[in-house]
Amino acid sequence: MGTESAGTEQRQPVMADVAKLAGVSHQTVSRVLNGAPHVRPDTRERVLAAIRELDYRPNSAARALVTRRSQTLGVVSFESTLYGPASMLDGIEQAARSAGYFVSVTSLRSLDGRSVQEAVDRLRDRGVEGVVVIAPQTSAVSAVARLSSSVPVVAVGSGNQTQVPMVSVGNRFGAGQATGHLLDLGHRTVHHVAGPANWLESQDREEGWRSTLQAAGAPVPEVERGDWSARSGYQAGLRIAGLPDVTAVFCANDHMALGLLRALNEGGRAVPEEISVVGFDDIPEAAYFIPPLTTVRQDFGELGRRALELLLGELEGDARSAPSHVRIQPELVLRRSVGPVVRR
Amino acid sequence: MGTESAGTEQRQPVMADVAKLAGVSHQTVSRVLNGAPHVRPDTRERVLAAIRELDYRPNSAARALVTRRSQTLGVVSFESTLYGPASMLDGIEQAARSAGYFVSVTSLRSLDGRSVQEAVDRLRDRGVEGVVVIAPQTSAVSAVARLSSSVPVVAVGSGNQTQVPMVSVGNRFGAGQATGHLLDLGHRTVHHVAGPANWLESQDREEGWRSTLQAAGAPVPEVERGDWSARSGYQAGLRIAGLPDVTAVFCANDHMALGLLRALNEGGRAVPEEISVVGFDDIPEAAYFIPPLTTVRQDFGELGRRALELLLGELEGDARSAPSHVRIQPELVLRRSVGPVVRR
DNA sequence: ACGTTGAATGTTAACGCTCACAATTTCTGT
DNA sequence: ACAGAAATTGTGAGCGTTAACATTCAACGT
Repeated sequence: MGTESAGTEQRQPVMADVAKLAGVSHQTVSRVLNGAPHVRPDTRERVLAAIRELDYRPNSAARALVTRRSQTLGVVSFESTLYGPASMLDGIEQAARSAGYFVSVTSLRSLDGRSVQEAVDRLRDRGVEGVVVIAPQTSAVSAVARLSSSVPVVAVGSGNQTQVPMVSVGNRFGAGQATGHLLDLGHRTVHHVAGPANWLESQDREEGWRSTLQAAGAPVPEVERGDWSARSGYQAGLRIAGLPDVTAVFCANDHMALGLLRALNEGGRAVPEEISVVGFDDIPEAAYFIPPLTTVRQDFGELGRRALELLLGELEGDARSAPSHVRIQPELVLRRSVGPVVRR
Repeated sequence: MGTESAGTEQRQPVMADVAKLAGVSHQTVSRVLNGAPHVRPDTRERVLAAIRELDYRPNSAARALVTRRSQTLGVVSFESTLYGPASMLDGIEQAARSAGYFVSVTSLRSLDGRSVQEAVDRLRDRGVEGVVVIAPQTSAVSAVARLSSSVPVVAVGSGNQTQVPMVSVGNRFGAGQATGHLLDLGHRTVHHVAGPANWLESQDREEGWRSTLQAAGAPVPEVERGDWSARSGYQAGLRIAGLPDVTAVFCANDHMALGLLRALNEGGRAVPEEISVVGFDDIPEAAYFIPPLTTVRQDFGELGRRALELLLGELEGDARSAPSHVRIQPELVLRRSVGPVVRR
């Protein structure tokens, strides 16, 4: 036996095999596969039958090599176990799939410039056609902004960055809504449990809160700072429970609000009778806190979908036709954790 | 100008360009890139310098085409916005990255056999070298079992399936721990809020609960059935709050426990004084429920990592050497939502 | 000094697909 | 019935990389 082994080798069928079986040229098979015009119905049928019979699968690497398109998009995520990022990722994936793309994920431990650059590079080397960066921190956004990349990149997060296309949430607006609602109910002022200082979401929500207070001529209390976790909300809550004149608290996210509620409960401060509490995000559990949490809803899935839409726009090349900054406004959801001021 | 345009075209550099600049053959460049032996240090240096100068990036499609290895793994996920799946995905991604693989995700809406098969096929067509299926439902597991696939597949979830390599959690064991702990505290029996009937997790936890009761000679109450959501736990809680002789409830997950706690609170049933509550999962928020929730902890990240490890084992070919079913035992975490029986 | 070895490098041929173009067939209208 | 157009099919040449083999070159022992 020579090097060219005989017969029944069990290798994956390739286009040529299909062509031979169908009695056509490989090019015709390619045409059928890609829905090219000018293929007679019966030849198409013959080719399809051959494909079925051999269970032929086109080799995506070969196709990618020649077309220079990988049909793959990259996502750089962060803290992807949190509800927000996970939902965005989900939204992105759904949208990508229905647009015919695959999604390669890289989830980061840290969002410093180098990590982001590295992640994007990795993805690019991999041949992705575009990248979505879930970039909630200041450092990440600036990293994305000065990213040297030959592939289109869009960011999703907060901020007013204009150097890179992005979709963002009206955090300032949402925080303003929350704060305003509390003021409207007669609260003299509103305390705030902020998120980490280097997150844009934190900054924007804090700013929305602050400016609303200032516009209303209300005093601006010292912020308590947490790290998004229920634990940190609890600790902030312990401190706040000790302040007798607090009647309203706006938490930068629902998890911290949960911790806060626990601390207030332990401290014997009734919600909402003594203290009103508002969160941010409207995670699915928020309606089942004790008491049910008034919060600012943002649709993470939608956020992801829009980000992908933006990216696809960039890819289609009509980069300048679509607006490169999409903003989604959140919405205040009223529940029982908020009430009017009751004079003691 | 002819078709062969002159000069300063801005196209990506390829291996040949590097070779020319370094004054070697493209094969030598390849050797340097792949760390092959027999390259003189100074030529290696020259090549690396050329690579840097041109900012050359190897084309992964070309490499994949010839090596038949895509350096990519697939993950089929489900309900990936939940804490559990999201954490597993995260664990998988981390592990994959450090093993030099990329991860392509597909997240499913439904887990029927066809969807799973379709997702795996999509991934396979894409050229992934292996697939992890996060398959918590009965239907998914059997789908995976009868999956016709030329790529290695491992599942992560519950169940005792032996036809496909998998890593699973000792749900029965965990549920038994929880139930046993309540019985030890003097509760006559333990009620159960189960998850959806078609999830393996549900079935196993229910079975662990039931068999522990039976072993202790305790009566087995009717189960309440939820859908994992806090909402469904709340509704179960409304019903349970109406039953005067309930003193202990084991919920199949923490979210339902949250809803239950809310319902009991509204119904004026004190936890743990009147009713003890135990959850499952130990999501990060569980410690901040009112009261803090006793629950069964499972390490989702570890689960994902182990699944990937298993998959890598399959890939290395020592398929039969490693055990093909890894089981991870969860652990009961004691908090204030549980107490001894207090006779009224 | 010289063949022999092994290290270092080069050459050629795939990998499986799409693109550009050539060749062939099948319709048109008159 | 026949030129010309249109539809349909085939041919050859890459895409950028690695694998297999061929070649060159320095070093060694005798």
